[in-house]
Amino acid sequence: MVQIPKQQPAQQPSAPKAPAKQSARGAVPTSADVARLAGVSRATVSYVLNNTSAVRISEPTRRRVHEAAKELGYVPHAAARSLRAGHTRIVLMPTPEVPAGPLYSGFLNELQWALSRLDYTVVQYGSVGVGGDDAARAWAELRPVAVLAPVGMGPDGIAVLKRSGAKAVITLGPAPVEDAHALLMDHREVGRVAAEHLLARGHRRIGVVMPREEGLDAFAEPRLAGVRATGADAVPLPLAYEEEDAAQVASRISELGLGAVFAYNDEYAMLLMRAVQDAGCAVPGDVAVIGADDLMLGRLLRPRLSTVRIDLPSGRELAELVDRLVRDPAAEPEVRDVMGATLVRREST
Amino acid sequence: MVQIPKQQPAQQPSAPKAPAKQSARGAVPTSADVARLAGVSRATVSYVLNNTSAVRISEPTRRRVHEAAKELGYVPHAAARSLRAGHTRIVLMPTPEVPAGPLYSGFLNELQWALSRLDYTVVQYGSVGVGGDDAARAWAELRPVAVLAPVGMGPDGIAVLKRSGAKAVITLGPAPVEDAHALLMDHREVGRVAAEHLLARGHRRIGVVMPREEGLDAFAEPRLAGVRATGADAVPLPLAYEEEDAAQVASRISELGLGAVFAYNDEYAMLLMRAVQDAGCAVPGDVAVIGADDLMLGRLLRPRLSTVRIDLPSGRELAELVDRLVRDPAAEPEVRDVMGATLVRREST
DNA sequence: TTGAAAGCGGTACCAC
DNA sequence: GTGGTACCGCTTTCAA
Repeated sequence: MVQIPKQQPAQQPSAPKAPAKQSARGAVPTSADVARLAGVSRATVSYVLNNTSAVRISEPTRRRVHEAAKELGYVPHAAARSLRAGHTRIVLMPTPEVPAGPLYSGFLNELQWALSRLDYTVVQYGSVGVGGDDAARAWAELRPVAVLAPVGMGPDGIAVLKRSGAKAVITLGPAPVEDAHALLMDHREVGRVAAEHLLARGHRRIGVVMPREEGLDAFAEPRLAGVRATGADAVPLPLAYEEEDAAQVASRISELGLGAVFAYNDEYAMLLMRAVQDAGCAVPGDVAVIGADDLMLGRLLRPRLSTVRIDLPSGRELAELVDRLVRDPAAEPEVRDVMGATLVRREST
Repeated sequence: MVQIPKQQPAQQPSAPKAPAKQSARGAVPTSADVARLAGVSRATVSYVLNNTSAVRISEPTRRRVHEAAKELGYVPHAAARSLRAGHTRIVLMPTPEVPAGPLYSGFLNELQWALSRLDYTVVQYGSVGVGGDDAARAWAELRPVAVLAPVGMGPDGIAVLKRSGAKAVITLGPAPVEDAHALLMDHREVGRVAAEHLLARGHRRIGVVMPREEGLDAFAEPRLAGVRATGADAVPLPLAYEEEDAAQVASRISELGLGAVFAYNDEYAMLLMRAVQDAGCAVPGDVAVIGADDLMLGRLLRPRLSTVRIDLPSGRELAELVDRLVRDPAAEPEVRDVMGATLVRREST
């Protein structure tokens, strides 16, 4: 006999194999434990619990397996499964670095929910400060099947993710990125709509509120750019989300003789409008104010707040796009404009 | 030479081994690929890339490995690693079923972010409709090291999670659950504080806004109960978050002769206050209104909105608790009250 | 109808 | 200093 089994050399045929590994008390039960208890093989356990249609297992056996599984409280191990399968159902989404507004965070929530319904595992990954392309490496370790890339992830990051097996990489942001499907959300459009309205009302100089809150400039800058693109004379007005600063800005508005302000969004608009009114200015008489996002609160203010309604794709819709791309990874990267901005004129302009 | 490799029996010394598995073009590179390219073993690759301190690897070898890894764009496979390690760094959090208010969602965001910083992988899991204890099984498949259990997960669910290896299970909710650390957030307290204030102002009958929006009753019901607990005569006022319904409720308030309303939170309070005022009632003259959450907008209303400030633990704090529990899983389940409610009286009451 | 066993990708122990 | 290799838990041929 030439062939020698590695663990049990023929020279010592009597050497008992390591005692059938008894899952230690307190250890997490595995399919092997279930198999042992049911008196079948691990293969059979797998067949039964996954309802493998290619294999017919007798009813008594099925019952024994199910009972054993229940008795042990067996739960399959997702990592082991996907390691074997060679792919996961993980969809990676970035955690917004700053508590986003109600509009956007509502959108993300809906998306997440819709993905869950499609049986994906949604993993929210903090961009932990490290640059996008660097974060990509950390993300790739999870072998996500799809990724909603954060703004700031460059082509290299995308490439890393795709090479690691991501079937769909989708960027949500102002500009398309190489080799990724792009859902264009160009906030310049928001500024443009607001500014054109104000221009039409005869205001050439427009104050533009720029939130001092970190993380918001990603939205604020493009909105400002959009205002400028109309040819209006845009005056940036840095504003922290608190009353004192609002009072300052309000007085600055008077000094500058600004007749119109685009207030970034409805919440900042509310803050500013209050400050302007408290300073004795009439809205829209002395200064016109327009917000964005079309939140409920705008309708409740007096004067009612003019705003720019932002249309985002529904989470369900986006989730289905993800699903489609996962199923058909060959699809050519597609660039689609998904953000609409329309004027909602009320009384404040 | 006695030992014979199992794949190449001595009988067929000429049988060529399956051609050294060449990672197919386009396949995700593994540590074996790196090893081959660097001309070393997988073990060495592992040592080098993990900076294993127990093993000294020569500098030239390290360089070769690093270069090979970079050239191939190698990224380790998290599932394989944690399968081997026997544990993950996954922390599971429930996705709120309904877009939570700014206060709570801000808290969750912060928590998530703090956990990321502590090097945990945060997985947001949708409760996908299935009952808590059922969801627990799905959750357990990920073998999370810690779980923030959603309200509605019973003791059985907790048990499943723990048996699957979760070192820390923490419930955030109104009541403690067996065998889990409990962060008590008892919203009755909010109702109690509001009601006691109104009682002190001489109102015995108190309207209590109950959002019609699904998912919010988890908070609304306890708040109502808190009002009742003071002995006040609570009148539930179902209210959808829209102007028309608010007008209805406002007129109902007149009919019922309600002199005071606790409006669930500041946003509903704003909505209702507007409707009440539009109906010709004075606030607080005819009807006193108090909200909750102490949002900025309350300060901007006229009259300024009285409210109940809710103190939540900081996300950082909770993240550190999670981390501590993970490190010391033996710790006795602890029940802690983490929600403070304090009156902020302004002008609307 | 069932079982034996090869691996998925990494890690870490033990030899050399 | 390095290499060989068992093993983590599961799926899936291939044989019996």
